[in-house]
Amino acid sequence: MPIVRVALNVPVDTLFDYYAEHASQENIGLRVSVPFGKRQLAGIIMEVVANTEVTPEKLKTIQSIFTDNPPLPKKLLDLFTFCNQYYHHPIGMVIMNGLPAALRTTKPIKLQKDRSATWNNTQLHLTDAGKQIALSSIPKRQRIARSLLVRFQQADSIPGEAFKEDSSRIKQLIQQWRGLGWINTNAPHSAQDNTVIDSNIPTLTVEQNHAVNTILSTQNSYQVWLLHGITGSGKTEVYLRLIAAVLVQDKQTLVLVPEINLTPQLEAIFHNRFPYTNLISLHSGLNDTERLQGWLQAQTGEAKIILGTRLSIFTPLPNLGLIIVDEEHDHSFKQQDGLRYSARDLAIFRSKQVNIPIILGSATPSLESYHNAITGRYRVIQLTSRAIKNAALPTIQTIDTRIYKTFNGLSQPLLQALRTNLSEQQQSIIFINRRGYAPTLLCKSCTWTAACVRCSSRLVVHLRDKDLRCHYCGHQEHLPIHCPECGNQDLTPFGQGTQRVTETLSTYFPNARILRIDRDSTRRKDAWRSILQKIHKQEIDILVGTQILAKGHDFPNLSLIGILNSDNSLYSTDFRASERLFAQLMQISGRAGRSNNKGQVLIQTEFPDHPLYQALQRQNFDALAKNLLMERKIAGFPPYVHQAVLRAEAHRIETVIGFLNTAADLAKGYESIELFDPVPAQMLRLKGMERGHLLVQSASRKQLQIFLLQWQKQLSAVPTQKIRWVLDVDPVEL
DNA sequence: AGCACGCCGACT
DNA sequence: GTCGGCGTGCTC
Repeated sequence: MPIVRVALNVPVDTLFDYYAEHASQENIGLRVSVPFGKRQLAGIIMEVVANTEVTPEKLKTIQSIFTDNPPLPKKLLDLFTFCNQYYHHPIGMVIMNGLPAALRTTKPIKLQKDRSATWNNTQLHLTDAGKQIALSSIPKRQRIARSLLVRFQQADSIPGEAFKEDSSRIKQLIQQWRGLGWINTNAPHSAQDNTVIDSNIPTLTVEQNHAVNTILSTQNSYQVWLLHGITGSGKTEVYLRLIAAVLVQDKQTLVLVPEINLTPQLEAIFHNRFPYTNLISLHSGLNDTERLQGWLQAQTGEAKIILGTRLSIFTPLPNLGLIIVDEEHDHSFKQQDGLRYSARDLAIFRSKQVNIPIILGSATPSLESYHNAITGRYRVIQLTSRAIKNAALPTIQTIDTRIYKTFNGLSQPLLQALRTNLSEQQQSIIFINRRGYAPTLLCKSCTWTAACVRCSSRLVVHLRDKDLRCHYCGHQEHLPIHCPECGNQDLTPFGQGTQRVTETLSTYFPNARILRIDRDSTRRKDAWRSILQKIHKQEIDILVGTQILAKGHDFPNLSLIGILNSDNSLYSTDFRASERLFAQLMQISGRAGRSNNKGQVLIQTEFPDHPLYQALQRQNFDALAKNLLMERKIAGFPPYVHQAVLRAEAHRIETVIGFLNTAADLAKGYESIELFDPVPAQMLRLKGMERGHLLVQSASRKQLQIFLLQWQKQLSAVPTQKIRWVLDVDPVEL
């Protein structure tokens, strides 16, 4: 009897074998339900074999094979296998992480109530798999099925309406055959319709035109393109032109975007340009059913444009023609728990897999990508001028806070600029770099500070709700009236949080309409949209906020940006901090002067001569990037080496460090591997656990992989004593 | 991850 | 004498 090898969602990196009477190679990628210990689990068939190492008395028989959905394509399974091996994460968990929730259960999926309704406007035709089905393979007595097959074989495609009057049996069969992947549906519009030109299409700049033509010259082969374009240079328009070209070939485009609220905005732009194209948007706001529907449409090839955050990299795309990774430097492409994958790197894997181009777009490329561009692995295209007519680059200046002292975080020159801007009825942004800066509660007499009971973080003061909150674990407590240490009642918020700055501003400018934006004010689902509307309607004069302000969105009347507290990222222990700060400041600066107004950016700093600010003032990314790369090369950091981190946590840090020391001993003797000392994490306590890590690196990615494979095996054999550990390959944060 | 087995302490 | 704590080990 054939044996199927099944991937199950268990933390053991192995496939589990089962008898399966009717299984064949065709079933690879299908979902199954199997008995596993005392329970029944869903899994995916990875292999169908004749023999197994597993002793026969252990082998059980599969419970059912689901045909409610066609098998996962081979290419997707290969992607999962690659993830399994590269990130050293159990195969079943890799797969289940990538599938929509409805496909992780042992229940048949619920399709839309009447999927036939969707056929009415579509063309039905046999897929390549469907064409392989011989009439003789259907028993003679299934007359209806046989005649339906003949009907499909005789016509290239049949309009959905043709089945309107047919019996429910026919509709049932069509449903079933779609599930088996024998028939497929296409949007009614021809490929040409996808190129429908709306009258608002802007003419391309010379640079944009060159970018589009150059990339199209390799349209049908693998090539990584680094599209390096300053904010406002019109990268989106380049994407749109490329997508149009892919649509003409009737192929799919995958667009990956960072995890922020700008997915709907991009969706709207795409939808306007390609109104007749089936576009799906996979973002965190979807429920399980919506996500499944989008995923299924991608799998059948019906969806032509797939727009989504990092998880979308695992969507089956049978007819992929192009991948775009927008804001490729963004750290949200790296998952920070469970399967710690980089969606950007996997995107490159996928484009190589099917031999298509991939665009990495950014105004401030990651040093990894930039380095790959310099060494010729990637090809670069620069967009150096703004695409919007009359829009000039903002002027960027520093305010030396050693000379101009700040009061509540604000210096006189910045206040003066705000005043001028207000009088000209222009909008302003105050951007607060939150890293290490949030208003904590401080006792002036004994220097007690409010700290989280579960994490080694300071609690953040929220004056509006009169409470203290931990931004790491969400713990909340009431604002104390007096110091719990010394009883002093003089407790003052310390540090410039958005609230403090907002209050200070409103005392300076009592008539200004000031809006504070932070995690709280944008938590509600539609909050962000209504805020944007207010901004566009000029109902806001000054916006105060953090990271969230940097991304996306055009603010046409914005002409002043003030930046506070960016210095603490300059001398951070994290070697990527300055790269990140630069990207952030470039991005926020790009918000200013998008229309006819000349933008002004003022940075308050104690280090106005720092190369980062110098490069920023000259808007010279290349100068800084080369500078930083030189530093990295000398220090022996990425991209010149490849890293992995062993992260461990336990109740006590001593246990963690002990384990990491054992791990370090095991790692000694690999000559191509450089080993660091185990260290406690920056955020030592998190959610009641104490954490530490051990960094390893190697100049050779291959050697690192060989080492990790061995190391992981050895670590698994170490007695666990209540320690949880994981490997993080290509970490972005320590 | 679950779930069972198993070996210790403290309860009717 | 049994209920239940969670350490250890297995699941095809």
